[in-house]
Amino acid sequence: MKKYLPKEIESKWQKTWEEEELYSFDVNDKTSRGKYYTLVELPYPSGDLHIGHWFSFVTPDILSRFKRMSGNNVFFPHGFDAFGLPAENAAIKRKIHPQDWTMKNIETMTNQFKTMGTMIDWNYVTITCLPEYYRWNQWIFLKMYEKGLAYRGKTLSNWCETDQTVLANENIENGKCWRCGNEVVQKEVAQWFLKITEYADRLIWPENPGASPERSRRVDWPMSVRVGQNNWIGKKAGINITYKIKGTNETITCFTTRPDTNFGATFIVLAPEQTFVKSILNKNSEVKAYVEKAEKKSELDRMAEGRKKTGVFTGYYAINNLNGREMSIWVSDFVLAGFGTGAVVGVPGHDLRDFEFATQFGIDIIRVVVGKDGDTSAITDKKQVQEKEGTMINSDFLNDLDIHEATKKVMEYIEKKGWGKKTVTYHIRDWSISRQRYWGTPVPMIHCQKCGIVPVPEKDLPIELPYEVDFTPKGKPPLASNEEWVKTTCPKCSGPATRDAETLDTFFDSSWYFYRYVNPGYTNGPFDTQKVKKLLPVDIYFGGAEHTLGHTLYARFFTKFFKDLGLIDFEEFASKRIQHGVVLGPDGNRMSKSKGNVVNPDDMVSQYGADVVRMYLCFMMPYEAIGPWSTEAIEGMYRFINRVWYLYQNIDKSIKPDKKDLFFMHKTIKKVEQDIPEVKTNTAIAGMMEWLNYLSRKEKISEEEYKTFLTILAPFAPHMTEELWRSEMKEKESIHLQPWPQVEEKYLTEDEVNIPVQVNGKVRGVITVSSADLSQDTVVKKATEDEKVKKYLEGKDFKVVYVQGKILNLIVK
RNA sequence: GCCGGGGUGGUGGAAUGGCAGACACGCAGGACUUAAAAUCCUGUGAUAGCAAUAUCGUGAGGGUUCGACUCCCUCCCUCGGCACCA
Repeated sequence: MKKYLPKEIESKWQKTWEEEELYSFDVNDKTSRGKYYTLVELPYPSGDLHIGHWFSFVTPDILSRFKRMSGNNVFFPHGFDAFGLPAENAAIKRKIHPQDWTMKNIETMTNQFKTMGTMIDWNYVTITCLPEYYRWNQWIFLKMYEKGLAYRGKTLSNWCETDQTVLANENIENGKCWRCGNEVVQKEVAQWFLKITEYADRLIWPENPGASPERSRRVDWPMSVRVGQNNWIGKKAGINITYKIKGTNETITCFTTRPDTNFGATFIVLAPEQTFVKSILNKNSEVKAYVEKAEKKSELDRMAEGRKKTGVFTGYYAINNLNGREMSIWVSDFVLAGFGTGAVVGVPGHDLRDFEFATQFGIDIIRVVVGKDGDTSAITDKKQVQEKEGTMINSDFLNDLDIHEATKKVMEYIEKKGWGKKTVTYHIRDWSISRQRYWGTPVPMIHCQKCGIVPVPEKDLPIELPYEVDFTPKGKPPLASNEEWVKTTCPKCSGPATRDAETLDTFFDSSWYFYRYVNPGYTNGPFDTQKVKKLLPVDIYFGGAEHTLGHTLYARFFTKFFKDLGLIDFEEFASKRIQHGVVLGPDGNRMSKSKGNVVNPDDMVSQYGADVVRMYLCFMMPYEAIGPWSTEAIEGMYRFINRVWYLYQNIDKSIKPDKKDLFFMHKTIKKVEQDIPEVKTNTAIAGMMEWLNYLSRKEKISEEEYKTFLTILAPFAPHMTEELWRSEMKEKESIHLQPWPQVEEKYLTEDEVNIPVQVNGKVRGVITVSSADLSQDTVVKKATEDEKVKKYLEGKDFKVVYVQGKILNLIVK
C-alpha cells in the first residue's frame, strides 16, 4: 500500500471538491430535508490565520458535515469583519492604504482557510468594508433615525487619547481601551447614539428560556451569557423619593430600592455634576474647590483611591419625610452622575459604603429594626455600629413582615403620601456608535446651517468612503480633512451643507451580517427576507466568550428592531450559542509574538497534514476549555491517522463481521452521533480510538467495518477518508455524500453482561450472567456462589439492592 | 463585594447517582534492528506485599443514600465577568 502523504492528498481533494462544487449550498433545495444553519463569528482580517481560528472553526465544520450526512441541507457560510482600527493603525505604520491592507489580508486568509478543508461554501462570502454591504448599514441607521432610535447626543463620553476616538462602555476594560490598552478619559463629545435602552426589557433573558410563552422556540444559550447580559442590563425596581431642602424652595430626589431602610437615613450625598451642586458653586468656595478637583480626576485616579471616601459638606439640610429628621447634604465623587438621579440617600446602618462615608465624616449611624427577624438584612457589622454608639429605632408598623414585604409596603406608603414615585432604573446605557476615525461606515447624515441635521435620502445611498484621505489621527475625524467629500448640498433646502465625517462603530457591522450571509449580493434591501425566512434563526452560533456584553447583545437588539420593522418574525437570531475556549502556547501562556510561543497552523499542516491538526484540536480538550497546545500530544493523533490508513491492508473481502464486531461497530456509531451535536468531539474521537484498538487486535477485518469506520471518521478527517474511499476503494461518489450509518439497536444487546457485586457498597467481585435472565434471584444466587463475594458474606443474612443488569449490592448487618 | 465557571494520576482529560481514572500524552520494560528512528507488545493513582490481595484515594469538613467525582450544607483555592449601581 502507498504511504500516507497528507500534503499530496489534501491539496488534491481540496481542488477536486471545489471543481465538483461538492459543498455548494442550494437555498432553493426542493427536497424535504430540514435546514441547518451553522454560524461562526466572522473573523477580523488581521493578516494571518491563527491556530485559534482553526480551533474555533474545525468543530463547527465537523458538526456541519455530520448534519449534512444525517440528511440536512446545511448552510455554513463565511465572511470578514473588515472595518476597524487595526487596519488604520497598520496603514499609518506601514504607509499602505487601509483598504489595500485589508483586502490583501482577506485574500491571504481565505487561502489559509481553504487548507483547513472545511465545507464552507465560498460562494457565500460577506465582506463588511465593501459598499454593497455598508450601504445597508447606512440604510439601517436611517431606519433607526426615522424611528427615533438613533440620535445625536452630547454627553460625557469615554475617550481614548491614543486612538483619538470615543468608545462604548462595553469596549472598556479596567478603565483602559480594549484596542490599545491605554487610559480612557471622560470627555464631553457630541456623538451618535442608538437607543438600546428602549429595548432593555425585551433583551432581558427569561430565567428559564423557553418557558416564556412569547418565545415559541426553545432558545439554548449558556447561563453565563444570559446572566451576564441580564446583569449588564441591570433592571432595578425602586422609588424616587423627593426631599425638601431646608431654607430653600428646592428639592433633591434620590433613587432607592430599599425605602424601608430610610428610617435610618441620616445624610444625603450628591454627585459633583448634580444640578443643585452647580447652583451653589458660587456661594460655597469649599464645594467649588472640591468639584473642580473631582472633575479633573480620571477613572484611574478614582480607582487608585479605592474605597477611601472624600467629600465636602454643603451647609444645607434635607428633611426626611418618614421621621422628620434633618439630613446633612454632602458632595462626593463616589456618587455617579450617570446613575439614578445623581443623588444618594445615606443609610449608614445598612449599607457598607454609606457606613464608610459616615464614619469618615462623623455622621450619625442609625440601625433600623424592621420585620419579624428584627432586622433588615443588615450589611454593616453589628459590632462596628455599636462601637459608634448608633441608635436603634423601631418602625412599629412593619414588625410582622419579611424584608420583601416591608420594602413593598413602605414604597406604597411613600407614594400614597406623595413623597415619591415608583420607578425602574437600568444599568445599560445607550450605545455610542460614533467613531472619529476613517476605516468604517460613513454616518449617512448631513449638517445644514439652516435645517440642522438632515438624513441622507435613501436613494443617495451608499455614501461611499473616499479613498483619498489623510487618516493620521488629529482629534477630529479624518474624513473632515477631505473637503471635496465633506462639501455637499442639503437634501431639504439645497443650500450648502457638510457631510457627517464620523464613522460607525464596527460592532454595528457585525450586528446583522448573518442575515446578509444568506444572499450577500442582494440589492433590494439589507437582506433577502424570503431566504432569511427559510434559513434563520441560526441553529447554532459559535464564538468567543468576550462577546457576551458587546456583540451578541447588539445582534439581539438588531434582531428585535428588524422584527419591529416587519422584516422577520422571530425574537432571537440564534437558537443555540456555544462559546469556544482558547488554545494557549506550549508554555501555557497566551500566544504572542513577543513571547515566541506562537503555533503557526501552516507549519503544523505541512508537518502533519490538515486532518491531523483538525483532529488534534478536537481531541486536546473540550471546545469550551482553555489549555496549552502540546507539541508531543499531536504526535499521538498522527499515529492514530496512520493506523487507520494502514488498517486498509487488513481488509479481507471474504469475511463478515460477527456479533461482537457488530456490537463494537454500532456502539461506536452511536457514541459518535451522540457526541457531535453536543460539541463533545474529544470523547467522540476517543470512541473511535477504542474501536480502532479493537480492530487492530484482529488478524483480518471485514470491508463493512472498514467502510463504516471511514464514514464516521469523514467529518473529522475529510481528506484521508476521501482518499481511501475514492482512490483506494474505487468508490464513485464522495464519502462526504454518504448517509450517516444507521445504528441498529439489536446489535447493541449483548449475550452476557458483567455485573459488579458490592458488599456494603464496596465492589468485591464481578459476575457474568446471561442477558436472557437478569432476574434478581438468578443474579443473587450466582453472586453468593462467587468465591470472592462469599468471603465477605460469611454466611450471614443480607439485604439485597439490585439494579437490573447494572449492579448488585448486598448489605450485611 | 456581587454573579458565573472550575478544582479528578506525572500531563490533557473521561465518568452527572451504580466497577473512578475511558482515550491520549509521557514514562518504564520487552520484541524487531549491527545500531538508531519508526512500528508493535506489556505495564503505569498512592501505600504495603514475591504474589493473590488489602487499605487509602476525585480541594477540606459535614450530611442525604444500600451506594456520592456526581445531590445538599459550610469552608478554602482558582479562573472569568461586573463593580463606590444607591
